[in-house]
Amino acid sequence: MTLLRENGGRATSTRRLLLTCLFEDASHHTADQLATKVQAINHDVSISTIYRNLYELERLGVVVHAHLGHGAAMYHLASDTHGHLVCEECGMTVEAPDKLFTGLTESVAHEFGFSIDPRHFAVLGRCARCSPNSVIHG
Amino acid sequence: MTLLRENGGRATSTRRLLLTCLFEDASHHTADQLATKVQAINHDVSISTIYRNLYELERLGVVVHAHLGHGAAMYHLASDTHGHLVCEECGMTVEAPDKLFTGLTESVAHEFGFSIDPRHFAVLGRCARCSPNSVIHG
DNA sequence: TTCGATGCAAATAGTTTGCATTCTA
DNA sequence: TAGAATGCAAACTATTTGCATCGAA
Repeated sequence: MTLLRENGGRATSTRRLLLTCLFEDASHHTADQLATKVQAINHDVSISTIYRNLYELERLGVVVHAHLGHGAAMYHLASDTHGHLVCEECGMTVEAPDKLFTGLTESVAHEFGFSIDPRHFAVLGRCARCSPNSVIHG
Repeated sequence: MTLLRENGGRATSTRRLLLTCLFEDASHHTADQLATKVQAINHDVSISTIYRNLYELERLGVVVHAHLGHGAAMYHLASDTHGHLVCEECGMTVEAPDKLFTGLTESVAHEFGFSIDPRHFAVLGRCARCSPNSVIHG
């Protein structure tokens, strides 16, 4: 909130509520899920306000969003950034430590001068359960 | 077309046209771009028919689509599959050889039992030109 | 008392679907 | 001529925007 005020923003009740929801459950939420949570307390909050506040909070570095395949973007606290592995079949999501991507990051940087951001878009695939080879694992 | 017929499908003029467009320029196209190309010859073709045909062709293994970040999906011939590196800033796309991902694929398989598909969703980042470090390269 | 924040509705992009009609096999 | 394919419009999901109003500083 201090950060908001410092940047010329205003500490409205909706913002307070949204931040509370984000801190209460630090996992991933869609804008819609957050709206529902906020609306449970103040049911006059519109989804556009949620989007506008999420945008503002992201600009201030408080939250980040990631695209986990098809469907809505997921928002979470910026303090807890990581990549994602998402199963295209069942939707299961694994938080992937950044070091998993260091190899790829380096070779892509070398070969293409490209600096990849493994956090903004998930890496899709099949989880052990849904993979065609999963039979060998039981 | 033979494949279509073999699977109980019918060889309509629109399908012929769509396939021609796909083979003529084997790069990436959005459904909308394909529709425009097809409509240049037969302007009564609707976008839904394009989507339905692309879906069918994908089911038969003739085309595949990939998500290159925000925006519309890109369709291309299945004979030419590869991953993609996409610049989040300027949108530039690099076709990434599959071998680039073998390291990541293997470690993810080991650590999470996850078999990743680097082709369906692009890997996002910044190209050399748009990267904050690009100054050192000129 | 100004100017940022909000609610609401409508616009947007990309894609899918319902339904009556058309055309291939 | 049966049933697949199509055109059109409308629905749909996720997100953004215009605008009048409200409220924090």
